[in-house]
Amino acid sequence: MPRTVDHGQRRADICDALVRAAARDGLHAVTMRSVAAEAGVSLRLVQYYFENKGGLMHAALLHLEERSHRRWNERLAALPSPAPARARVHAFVAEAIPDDEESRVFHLLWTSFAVLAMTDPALAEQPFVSGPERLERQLADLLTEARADGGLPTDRDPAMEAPRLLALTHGLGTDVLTGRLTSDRALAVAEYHVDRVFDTRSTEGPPHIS
Amino acid sequence: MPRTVDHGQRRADICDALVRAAARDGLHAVTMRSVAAEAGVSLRLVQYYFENKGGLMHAALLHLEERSHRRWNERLAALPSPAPARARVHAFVAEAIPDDEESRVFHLLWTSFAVLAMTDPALAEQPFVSGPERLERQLADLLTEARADGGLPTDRDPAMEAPRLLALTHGLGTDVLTGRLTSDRALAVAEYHVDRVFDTRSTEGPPHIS
DNA sequence: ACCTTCATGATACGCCTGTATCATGAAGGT
DNA sequence: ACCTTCATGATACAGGCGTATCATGAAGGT
Repeated sequence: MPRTVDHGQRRADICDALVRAAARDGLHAVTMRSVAAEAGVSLRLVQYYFENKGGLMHAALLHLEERSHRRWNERLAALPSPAPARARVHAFVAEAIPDDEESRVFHLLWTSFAVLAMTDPALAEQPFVSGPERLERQLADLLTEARADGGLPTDRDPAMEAPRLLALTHGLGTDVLTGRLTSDRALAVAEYHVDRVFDTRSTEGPPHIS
Repeated sequence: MPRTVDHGQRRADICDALVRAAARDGLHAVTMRSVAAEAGVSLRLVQYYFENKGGLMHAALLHLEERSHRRWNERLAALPSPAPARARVHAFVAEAIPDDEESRVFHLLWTSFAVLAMTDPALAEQPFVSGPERLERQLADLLTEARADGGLPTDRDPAMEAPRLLALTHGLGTDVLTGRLTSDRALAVAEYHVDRVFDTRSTEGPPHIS
């Protein structure tokens, strides 16, 4: 066989190019040609590795989700080894609020895809339900465990707290990206939320840390 | 002067047509021609009333915000006259979760515009900060008042609760629209949240001091 | 040495887009 | 009656889009 190239790598490179282009111009402005230019390859190559635009978009979405999933797990692993539940939850919200460029890009792209998925159910059925659902389960498990350990008041319902936390952080992310909230303020709101979830006594007094 | 037409009305009609078209095909698929067809007028008329596409989009966004604002105030007015704060907050979340077609459309379009605004700060600077900010202030005032009346525990911070509620409902709306949550479940999560905000003692569980 | 297959370039095609132009009813002011 | 202005129609134009086609290096199997 003739010279063979690492297709996976090439596809990943092109997906990254799409992400960069979309972060700059918006996903709506992404074209096969602009992706090719951003990746430094010819239009033909983009066609070659992804048949058509739908395939490219789908692949980029998967690529994005995979990247974010890895990032979140890395952040979790970086925590001191037996990290209390609250610290892990805090790590989650800190990761979810777009403060640095990478998370900003992620949130922008994810929301852009979400909007597309709202009118094109075919696109990304997997990413949009199974992706966040895994995250939700992860969080719910975390909270259930914490509740058993006494780290979380027993009346908190992990099956509600998990989607609540997910929805809240996503909403805050959007507020940040549209310029309505600074990332500092969004983070403060998220932390206020975490405090409320973990503190038994919500009545007055500054939240105690422990 | 020759025959004159109500420009405001025409513009509103065309904006409605845009909203319908976008609700069906997605905002990204909206074109001058598709809007004209949906409104049952010629392409020329859309140009006539809105110079260019940017103007049309901007007007549609304003139109949308105005409609939603009115809808929310109507819902508020429909409440029994001296409605307790909690009931008004509940009305808000019930209005915000997309369950019927109209609120589904609103959420879809609003999010679509939000995504555009993320890479095009010029578009809709007003709608995206001043719009929700008014809502936030409205909510914050409501909560402040409730706290003074004893309807809300004193340690709740309206300046945090308001953006938290806003972000939460928006996030839940997105989850519903992407098919990750049913509207029933989203509403349940939102109500769980409202319960937590208003109840001094977290329900049903043992621990608690007051 | 040759042939097959992979990888890539160049380019063309038809469609749809936003926008511009020209024309023409319709109707009140004079 | 006429003219001006508003409102609308028909159509053209240039550009960008996704996609398809044809050609051609590059390299291992035989």
